[in-house]
Amino acid sequence: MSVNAAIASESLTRSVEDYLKAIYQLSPEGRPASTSEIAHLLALSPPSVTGMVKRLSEHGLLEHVPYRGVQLTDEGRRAALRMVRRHRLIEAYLVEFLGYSWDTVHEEAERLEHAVSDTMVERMATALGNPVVDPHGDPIPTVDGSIHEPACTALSDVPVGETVEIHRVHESQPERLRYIASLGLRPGVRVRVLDRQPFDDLVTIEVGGDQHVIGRELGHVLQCAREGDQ
Amino acid sequence: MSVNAAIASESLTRSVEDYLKAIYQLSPEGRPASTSEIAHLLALSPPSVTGMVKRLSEHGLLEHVPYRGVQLTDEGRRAALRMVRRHRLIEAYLVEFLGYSWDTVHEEAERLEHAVSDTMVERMATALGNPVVDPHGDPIPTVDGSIHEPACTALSDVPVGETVEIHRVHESQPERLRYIASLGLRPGVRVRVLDRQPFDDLVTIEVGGDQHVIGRELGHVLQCAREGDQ
DNA sequence: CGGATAATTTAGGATAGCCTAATTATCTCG
DNA sequence: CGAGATAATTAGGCTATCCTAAATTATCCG
Repeated sequence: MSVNAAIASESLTRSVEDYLKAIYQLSPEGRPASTSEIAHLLALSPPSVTGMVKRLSEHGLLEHVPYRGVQLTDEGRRAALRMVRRHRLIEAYLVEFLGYSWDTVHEEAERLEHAVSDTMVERMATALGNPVVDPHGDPIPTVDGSIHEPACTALSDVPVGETVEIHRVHESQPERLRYIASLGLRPGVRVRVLDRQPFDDLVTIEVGGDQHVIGRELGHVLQCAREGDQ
Repeated sequence: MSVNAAIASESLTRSVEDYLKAIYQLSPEGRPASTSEIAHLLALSPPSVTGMVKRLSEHGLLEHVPYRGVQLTDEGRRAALRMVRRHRLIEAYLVEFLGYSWDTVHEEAERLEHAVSDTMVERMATALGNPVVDPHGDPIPTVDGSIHEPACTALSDVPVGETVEIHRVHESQPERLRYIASLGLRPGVRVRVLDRQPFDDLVTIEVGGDQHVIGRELGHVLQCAREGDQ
């Protein structure tokens, strides 16, 4: 059975879909993902990951070099991008039509992405006017599996004095997202970097008239577009 | 752990949810359901059903008298009605907002009913204006688990000469539903019974100026409200 | 270079669900 | 009533997925 057939006939299990999406998200560019990274992201034990990785590589969805990591094959990447498209479109739909806010959509989408049909995904896309990004600013892959990841700079890396626009907010925990929103930070918002401490990458920013100090962790959650980017 | 806690914490698996819903649907009134009825409805082997039934009865969701059949407990019935509510609301939502027709919603709802959160179900209900019936005319249970099954008469049992209104269409196969729709039959439509043959319960009906002969099977799929009903 | 540490894999086992084949219970009817 | 038919259950197995504990490999550093 070809993998295309496998994908088309929806024969991938929830678990498999989760693994593929996780591996893609660990490195959209295709760098090998390690067993422990995958295990951590999926909240599973490393031996479980090794076991599944073996099965997936037998099915041609990824390549596994023992002790070295895994990389998605074209088929695996296609299946992963299909899940990413679903997830992000579902998030957008829930926010637009069912009153969800960006901190609560992730969990719901995480379950729905395995249950909706391709038909339903495309109807949601149509209802939304075929959006290009989701509520967190993440780009939505097209049906044919292409995705444009625009060049981004972590807020931590923006030079002092520059004004940038927040493009993406790489976070899924509801509590953290609410905190971020409480600072007035969300995709599309413009931020000016006022200062950077010589320790810990702490940057002081100005957004909507308020000033905040941002640490390294949050500074990498907030991905910005500089003038030179793109 | 109480069953309420079990239900609340979503600890029921897809399979368990399917079994409970199936048993409820085999007899909303609570007559015992047989192993083979359940197996047939869920497309499983009878031994599989016996096995699951044992587990469910250990968990207090149903009572099993060996060789005699099973009946849902209050907790089991509550969980089943929760699934029925989900299913029917999802069907209504898909038809209203995502361009589905009544012959295609069932399959989609069958998957989604296990994946949506209670929150999402209630938001869909709100978006729909808290509907009382689904696209097939089936009543939607309330959140607290009550349901009003209005008295219905199978079209096959309607006396000749009477005019009745179609209330419910008890069918889920797309092809059959399309056929029914092609005859102009759907909930709310008024039908006059012109004739009944002395064999096979064949009835001739008039609907929207056309005449059709309806056999026993379809005559029971079409549930009608007579003057005396309710 | 070799040994400690960290990462990974192997070994062995559990659980949920499903199946077929064989057995047992119930029912029906002459 | 008892024999055959039918329905249900038990017995025994399979697959997917997960786990912990033990063994192995890779890496890094003195």
